[in-house]
Amino acid sequence: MKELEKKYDHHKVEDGMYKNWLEKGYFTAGDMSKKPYCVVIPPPNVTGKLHIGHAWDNTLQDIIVRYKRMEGYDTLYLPGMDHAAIATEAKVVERLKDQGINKYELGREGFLKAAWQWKEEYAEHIREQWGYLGNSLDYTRERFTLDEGLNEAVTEVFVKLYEEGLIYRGERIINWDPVAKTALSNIEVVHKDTEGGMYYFNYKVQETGENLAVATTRPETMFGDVCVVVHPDDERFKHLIGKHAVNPANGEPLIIIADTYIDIEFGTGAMKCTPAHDPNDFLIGKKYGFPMPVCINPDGTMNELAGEFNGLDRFECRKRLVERIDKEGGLIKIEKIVHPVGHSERTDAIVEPYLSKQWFVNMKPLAEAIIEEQKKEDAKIHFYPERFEHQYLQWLENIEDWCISRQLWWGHRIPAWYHKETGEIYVGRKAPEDIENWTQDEDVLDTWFSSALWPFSTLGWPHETADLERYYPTDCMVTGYDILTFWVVRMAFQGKHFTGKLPFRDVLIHGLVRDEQGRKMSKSLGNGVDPIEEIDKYGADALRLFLSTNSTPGQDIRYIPKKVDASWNFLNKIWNASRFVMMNLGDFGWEDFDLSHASFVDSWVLAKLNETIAEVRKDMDRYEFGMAAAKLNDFAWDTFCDWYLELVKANLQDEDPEVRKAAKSTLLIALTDILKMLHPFCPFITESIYQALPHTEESIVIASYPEEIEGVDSSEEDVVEQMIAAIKTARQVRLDYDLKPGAELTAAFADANGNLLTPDPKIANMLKRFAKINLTNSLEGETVHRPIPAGLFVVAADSLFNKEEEIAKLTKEAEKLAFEIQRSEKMLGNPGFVNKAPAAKVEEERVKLEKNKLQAKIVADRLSALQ
RNA sequence: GGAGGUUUAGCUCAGUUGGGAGAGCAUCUGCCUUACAAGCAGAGGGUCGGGGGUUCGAGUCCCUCAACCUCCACCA
Repeated sequence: MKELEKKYDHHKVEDGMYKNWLEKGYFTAGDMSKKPYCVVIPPPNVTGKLHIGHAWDNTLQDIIVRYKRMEGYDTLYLPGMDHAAIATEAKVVERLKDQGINKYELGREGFLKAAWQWKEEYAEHIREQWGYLGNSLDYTRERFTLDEGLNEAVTEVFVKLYEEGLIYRGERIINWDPVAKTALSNIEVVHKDTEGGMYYFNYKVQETGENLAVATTRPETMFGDVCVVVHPDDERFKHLIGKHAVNPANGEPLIIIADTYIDIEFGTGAMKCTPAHDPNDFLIGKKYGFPMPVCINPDGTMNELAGEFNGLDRFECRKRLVERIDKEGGLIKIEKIVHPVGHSERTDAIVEPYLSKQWFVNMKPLAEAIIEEQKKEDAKIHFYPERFEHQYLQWLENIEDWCISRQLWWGHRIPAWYHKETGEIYVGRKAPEDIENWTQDEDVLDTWFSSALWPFSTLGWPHETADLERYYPTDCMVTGYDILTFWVVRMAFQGKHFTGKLPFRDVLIHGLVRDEQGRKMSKSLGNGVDPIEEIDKYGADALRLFLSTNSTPGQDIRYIPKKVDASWNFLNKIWNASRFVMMNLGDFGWEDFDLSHASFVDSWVLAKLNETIAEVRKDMDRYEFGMAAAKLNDFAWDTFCDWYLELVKANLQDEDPEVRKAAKSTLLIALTDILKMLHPFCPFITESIYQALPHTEESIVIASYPEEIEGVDSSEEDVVEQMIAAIKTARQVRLDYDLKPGAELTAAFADANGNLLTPDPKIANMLKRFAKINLTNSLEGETVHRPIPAGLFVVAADSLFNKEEEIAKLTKEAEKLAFEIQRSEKMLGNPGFVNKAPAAKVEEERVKLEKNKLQAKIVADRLSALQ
């Protein structure tokens, strides 16, 4: 047996342990004699190092996996990373720029080489961080979204969906990021309230010479206008329909048409229409067969349609165009407005709605299939907390087609080729044979396209591998609410479509880690927290404990260092309790384990332990880790450390070796079970102590989760509660009478009538040794009487006795009891309560009333004796 | 414009099916009691955001108002 260091030092405890676990292969799945349980890690982006949010996410997963492993499952916690197309590409571009290299000059090949190098660097960092956190990952199955197998899966999915008509190429208005020069999906666009202008211009009507006021927020798009639209019922403009208004930007006549899309109340009631730069205008343009001139370049500058502004940035153009029209007398007014403007999630550039040829997934049929699944109790995904199911369904019901092509290089290249002469499209798993006649699509796929396949592509799909057969569908997906739509929804429909099954049974949703003031962590605020720095300060165990216990599913958490301190303190308490246990165990081992002579305090703590085990298991099973840990904390700290470890000291010195043996047995099993229950939360310290204690398994990692201990005698629980009440009373008396905490007292238990009782020898013995109370059945001189649950505790006070003090105390007690009695009587006097409340509740209230009445009588008797 | 969340002790937060308000930290009072002073023993502190309703009974269910937050959404 090893010795524990005098002080809990998280560095010494944690260093090297993870490596040892890996070498032993505890995390490698594949024990076919057990039932499988699988969690796949949400693959972190290789854009950088893990942040505190990952630490939280992973901690929750690891808690689940370690719990299940101890419960006897063949657990697979599958690691992997995501190439994160646009995010990583932006980082690599930035790095190259710092080196004076331009992405386009470097070319595709060279750029990809740089990107892979970036990936290798960060992948190594990330693995290292996983180790620090203690994630029990099976690295033999680690995957990357751009590795060979996953490429195959992506191609397979693309081709199949294309063949099924669920992927198509089309010219539509997409969100264009002029900085990254790529299309974005709707959810990659962040709408921010932005200050802008509503510009009112006069358009001269060619035929009548009158002025028609038109408003816009984006004057630069006027170079792409094709018509002016008014409402057919708008009396103001009826006579203008079919006539022409002159575009003040370029002098072109625009036909005035009527469409009910127009809101008569909004703006001037007349809208300019730019089909190539606005999604609604696009629909109108399409409806009436207008041409769709594009007037902005991919980099956000104006093109030749803008005439004198050709080559100018779109916002500079806006400014100058407005100035020019103003000079020409065409500007009516500029209204300052605050309106939502789309920004690129990654580059923060203002997104330009842009007519462009892109690839799309036809979402409706895919979404409908999983909406149907959600109606089946045995097939549906269970969300924790439940409310996220609504968000999931709501998103699915309002789904729009998904733009999946990106004008980037870092990602899965679209498996589509265009015939150089005929323009024919070929989509296939392999390049066409006469490759010289074809050009492959330059674009790559949205990074979420591959992430959507994660739960099954990582297990070997499209091949029917043993892992896929065994571990799919996975059991629990743990992720933040921020990527519910980005990711969870997409995994669900792809999983259902390609494997026939939803990819996970449960989805556990957590929130965001915020800073101490409740602000979101961000680079610009510089308030991010590096998990590795925190692990250095507090240890991974304390960090994990903090993250898992100070939170509720679905809710955000604030990172408060003081609270991590509190978690550390708890671990330190466990550490010291363990040292105490080990000191007293000596060479006692499991072969000596024997509870047959368990004392009443042994039985009491074991009964409490059993309750804790049952409750903790229940909470673990429904992912209520905060509650589970709170109950563990209560039992370990309050019941076990503060009471049992003190009470057991007497038994550990008992003359009877059987009593000592039972005490040691109790210490050993209670501490071992506490460690086991704590292990999923804080794997390092629990392993460290487990190894130092007598233990049955090679490692706590593979030890079995505690079961309730059989044959525990819980008949004397009341006796212990009575004794504890007496000890607390004695402490109070010492305080009241200004005695030293260790001052000896003589005291007796009494019945409700004040008759002193003959002391139970075992309690007398315990009170003497533990609390310096000499229990007797005859007291002389002045005495202090204090009520305890089943009667009275009488303490000899002699010369110290203070009658006024006692009267004051008892009077206060009497008032309290009177209030309680009144409350109970009122309830029991209410026929509604007695008739309608459950019988057990009524009975409970009656018992309470009787108890309080008895106490009140005791107090009253004593008071009248004193007065 | 839709959808959701939050509001409980000075602070940060728990509170599982409705049945006498909890924890940690902070504050105050005693203790270096031989596992732990990062500890031990005690104490004080809350009209559970406001209002209404259902119920014998509401922090918990329903309605409403307020403040803050998040997600979704094409109003020129």
